[in-house]
Amino acid sequence: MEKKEPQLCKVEDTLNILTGKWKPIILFHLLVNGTQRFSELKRAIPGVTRKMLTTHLRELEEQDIVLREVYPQVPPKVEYSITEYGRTIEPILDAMHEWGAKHLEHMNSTEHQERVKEKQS
Amino acid sequence: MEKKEPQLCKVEDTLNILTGKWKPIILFHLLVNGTQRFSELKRAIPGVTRKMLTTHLRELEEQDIVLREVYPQVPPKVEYSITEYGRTIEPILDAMHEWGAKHLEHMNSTEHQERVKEKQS
DNA sequence: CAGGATCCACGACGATACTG
DNA sequence: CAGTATCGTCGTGGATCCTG
Repeated sequence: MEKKEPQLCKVEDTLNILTGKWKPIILFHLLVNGTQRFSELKRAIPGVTRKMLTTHLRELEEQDIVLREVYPQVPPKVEYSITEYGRTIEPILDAMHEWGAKHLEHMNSTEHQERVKEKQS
Repeated sequence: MEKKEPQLCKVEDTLNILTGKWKPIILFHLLVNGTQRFSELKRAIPGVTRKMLTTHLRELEEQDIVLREVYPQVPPKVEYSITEYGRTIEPILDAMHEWGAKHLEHMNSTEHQERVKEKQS
């Protein structure tokens, strides 16, 4: 294995947790709406399949970001929620949301558009 | 196209900018060491190919995170640096680095290891 | 020196069918 | 209801060769 800057690995670790097509939106719903059943999450996230929802939820559970509670009954009932520890990542999501919003503005700003035009010439 | 929570889209936009196998380490080197030539970056990042380095640098340039300066001479000389705007993302990288470090501790903590053991039984 | 062009491998994701 | 199993697709990244 190659060696990397130790500083950097941690950034990539954090990235790995958030990376996955549905993970941000899953976290968003659990953070905003609290505990939710599997089917509630599925309904709340249009386009996600059961497979991907399961996969991503299990990965988040492994990371101790999400808590999975199974109620042994028929029909089955499984509830998901953010762990106390999982909430520590919320500030990062907020920061990313804010920066992302500013970024969209920036990319549409006049100055940037003009720089783009220059390059084309 | 499906509609998504507007809040969320911005998080994903930010994620998209940092996502790419070499992007974090590229940004790290440019932030720490300042302006660097293509070959300097390549040497500083073991394992990266010219192709991927070029690809990622160009993407970062499109996002106005990185500045690319070509010196018209033979042999060619191209320098890359973080734009002033690009530096606005540094706090997020720092936050991710800190959280990542804490996360590694957390996953190795006694309490977490015990939770893992419980699940296995 | 700093690329561009091709071709290829692999893993993430998706569609569908089946199940306790 | 909340999954699992299987198969197919597609995009990211890598290997290699060529060029101004």
